[in-house]
Amino acid sequence: MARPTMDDVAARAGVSRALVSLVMRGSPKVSDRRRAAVLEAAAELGYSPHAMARSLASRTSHVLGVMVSDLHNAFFAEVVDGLDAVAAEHGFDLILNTGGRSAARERRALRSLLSFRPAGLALLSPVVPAADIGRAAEQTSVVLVARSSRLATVDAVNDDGERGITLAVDHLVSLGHKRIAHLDGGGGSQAAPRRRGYLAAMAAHGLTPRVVASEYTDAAGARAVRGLLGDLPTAIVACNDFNAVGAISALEEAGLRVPRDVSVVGYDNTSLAALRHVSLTTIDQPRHEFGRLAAEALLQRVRGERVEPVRHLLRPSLVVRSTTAPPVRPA
Amino acid sequence: MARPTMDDVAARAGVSRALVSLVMRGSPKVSDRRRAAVLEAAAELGYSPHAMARSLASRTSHVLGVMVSDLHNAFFAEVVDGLDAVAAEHGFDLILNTGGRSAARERRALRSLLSFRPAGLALLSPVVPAADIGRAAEQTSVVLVARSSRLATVDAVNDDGERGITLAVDHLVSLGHKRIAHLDGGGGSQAAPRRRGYLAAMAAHGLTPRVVASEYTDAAGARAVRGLLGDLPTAIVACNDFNAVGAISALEEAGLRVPRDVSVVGYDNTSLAALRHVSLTTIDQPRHEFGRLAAEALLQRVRGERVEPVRHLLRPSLVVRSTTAPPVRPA
DNA sequence: CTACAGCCTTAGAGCGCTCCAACAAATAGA
DNA sequence: TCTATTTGTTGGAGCGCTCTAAGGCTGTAG
Repeated sequence: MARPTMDDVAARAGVSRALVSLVMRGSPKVSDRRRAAVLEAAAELGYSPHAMARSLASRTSHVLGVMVSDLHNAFFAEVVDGLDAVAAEHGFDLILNTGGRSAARERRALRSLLSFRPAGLALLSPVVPAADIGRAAEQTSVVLVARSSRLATVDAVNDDGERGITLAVDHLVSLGHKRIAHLDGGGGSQAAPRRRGYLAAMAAHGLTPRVVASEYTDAAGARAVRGLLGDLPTAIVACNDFNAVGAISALEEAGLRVPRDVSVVGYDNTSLAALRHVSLTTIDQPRHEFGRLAAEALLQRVRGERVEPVRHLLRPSLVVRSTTAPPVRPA
Repeated sequence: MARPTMDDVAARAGVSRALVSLVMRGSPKVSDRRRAAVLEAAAELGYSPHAMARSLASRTSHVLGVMVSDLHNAFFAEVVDGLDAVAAEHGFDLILNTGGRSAARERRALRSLLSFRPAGLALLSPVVPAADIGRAAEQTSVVLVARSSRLATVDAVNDDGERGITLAVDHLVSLGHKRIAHLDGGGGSQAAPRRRGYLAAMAAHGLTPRVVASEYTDAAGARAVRGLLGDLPTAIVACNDFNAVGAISALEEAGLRVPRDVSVVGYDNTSLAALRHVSLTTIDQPRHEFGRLAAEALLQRVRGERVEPVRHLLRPSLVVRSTTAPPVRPA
């Protein structure tokens, strides 16, 4: 598996190594005859440039590091997909590893990524303290996804959870709902802005808020609804889609129908929500766009187009499906 | 962002660069005093070794390339997760890109991955012709996941779809079912072995098979069931979980209850199946294990422990949930 | 026929590291 | 005490490439 080098190609084409280098980099200052000879020799030998040697010699990198806190989660997979799309478009490669939701493992992952001297680093929902992120930012450009930060040196891409929940509440109010409960995400990431958004939106409509403690799982959603059965609202804004699906099944088990008896709105627009069996009205987070913007933020810095940090706050959008309808019981 | 090099550390610690190299590689033949001095100097400078320079000089790679045909698909995300777990365990890093289900883009992705001279390459369900894979295999070790191949030089990890469906049929037969239909995956990947498994299992039980054309989506599952309503079987083996969920909702829309009137089995054990709202009996594919085995196959070759190709055919397993029960209608 | 632009092409020094051969210092054997 | 051995340390060549400065060649003008 000893692969040919530039010198082999040069020898075969009867030119110098430097000329081969120029051809490989697509330089215009090479005569057509030589270029053809070099390309032919390269093809015959099955030569392709050695990315690491190139990077070392040119002191530039065409690699973006990506740390994913949890690839199991489809959310991050889609963000990586967006990153990859932009990176590939600009001839950059992704080097990826996962942090497993532990600060120690994330630190190790960070060290490993930095050892490649990447042109930039995208951290997807990291759990390490801000100090570690700051240290990484001294070595290369950093963009944070789904995690905000006060650091003046890093870019960030987030969704506006407050606004997202407001969309949900407004939608329900426009259908005629007044008694709208929120199943709260507790300590989960982004749960706080969602709760804030709910409280603000209810206040804006002059309605009485009702926050029920819950979590980001379907079991928790079901449990929360069971506690509500004595005094049911006409609509529920769940903290995410899983929670919403759990809430719906608990409602159905109690003999109620969705949306006739109770309307339910989720959050995230996961593939689950789109299933016809579920057909959940929900709030869409542009995950792919998260990845695209993150990659673009890094590339802007690489190209020196920008120095000041940028903070993207993406607008979520409402996706109306079949779990919301006007209330029939007395509001 | 000019980072310190080994020479800087050596100068500060008052030793030679070679000694710093030995310390960084954890060599035992360094005195404790020197080692401490070097580590202190490195810490003060915030030095960390340059992975690419190291790889170039040592002519070894600690990088595994991964090409994912489609990261959108949660299936592959979990395989990557398994790969990452094993790789990290052995000090390897993953470099990843996606092929977008097009041969041309996959070829480009392949070229890019190979330019890093990775120690090995994992191709997850690639669509490029075998010839391209063979060419890649001349440059580095290759393992194929969720795609079989006759190439004598590559390893492969697949699930035994035939056996998986047999598990489903056996389960239903043991519950007392005799009229069992299969919703077929058509031209989808792995649909053929699943169909074969169904036919063989039905024959083994002396039952009459009934294959209904369908696809890997919930809408297709629903459509297939609607065509069945005149002459309903007592049980359905769907080609995958999405298809099964579509089938269930069509049954329910027709006023039937699952599993009382009809039992349904899915395939893949996606997160969807585990939702209490769905609670689907299904066949589990060990996706994480796919990744682990793929990584281990590569590492074995890297370490020179094996030369002959290995073909893993993983045993799927039955996960019984709430969509299967004994038939109540006359069998 | 020499001069001087161009335009191509090349030698050679490095990028940050590893690894080998050589060496100095410390220990052991005679 | 002197020569072997071991142990710890080092210089230097080289991994495959890029990049700068300098060189060769052609053609046209003087």
